[in-house]
Amino acid sequence: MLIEIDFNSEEALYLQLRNQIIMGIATMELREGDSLPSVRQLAETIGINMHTVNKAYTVLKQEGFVKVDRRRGAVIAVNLDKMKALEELKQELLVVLAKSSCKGISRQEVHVLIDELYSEYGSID
Amino acid sequence: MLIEIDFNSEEALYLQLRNQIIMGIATMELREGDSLPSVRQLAETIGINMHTVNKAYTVLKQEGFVKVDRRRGAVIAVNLDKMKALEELKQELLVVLAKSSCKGISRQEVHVLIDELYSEYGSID
DNA sequence: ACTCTGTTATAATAATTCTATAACAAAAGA
DNA sequence: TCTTTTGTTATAGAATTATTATAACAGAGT
Repeated sequence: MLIEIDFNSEEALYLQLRNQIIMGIATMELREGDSLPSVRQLAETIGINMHTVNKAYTVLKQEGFVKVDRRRGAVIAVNLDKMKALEELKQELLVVLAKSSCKGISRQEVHVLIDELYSEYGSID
Repeated sequence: MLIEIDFNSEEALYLQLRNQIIMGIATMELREGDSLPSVRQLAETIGINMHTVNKAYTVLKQEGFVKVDRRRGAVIAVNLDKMKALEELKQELLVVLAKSSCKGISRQEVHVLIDELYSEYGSID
């Protein structure tokens, strides 16, 4: 999987990494059981420090997207805690939607955008 | 408007402040033309530094939610750059929805959540 | 034996966040 | 006119976070 880091971005490197891997899982470019590169290997490929990659992997483990195996490294393994995920989603949308509402974006326009984005992810329904 | 700051939150104080004011505008608790407290006054009320409030106001100005007047202080004045807002919304939803998709939250469930949240905001449609 | 894995420890640097004082000019009110 | 209040700016210190740099360890694969 191709990972691109923007060194001029304000977003922390380990978060850019985390986000791209999550999007990789969502688009099914990464599937359950797939191994991610080792922390050292990926660090060298991207040109960043080992610990920065390790931090991204640790966050992904914490958030239930991978399991880390001593032998196989980080393996995609999504923990489906839907209730928790829904609560988090609600919290994250709270401010984002407040912003869009202020800016005159209608409910329907948000729905269209949701459909557009969700169509690129491997949702079941 | 009541503002509550969580000093144990990981979120920066100035961002908590910014977010609550945006939500105040969305819920129409704050309306076009309303003045916000002066930076010093609000800082004292909340119990934080003047510059932290000033930073929140500066960000809100930058993002087009208030205009800052030398005499009246920060005044609610939403700049309706819808195209820009839509682009930002899309960018913000990209990762948020990837996460929810991974966690097995369906498109419909997101729609329900959107409606639930939007109903609390003063959207026109 | 050798290599590769994640993990841990320590340390230095840089950037961000928050606070603390202080001062300034513009405007409002007495 | 005098005083107060406004946003704004400057400077500086403390605390936290992000990133990098070495180094070492034990477990597993070859």
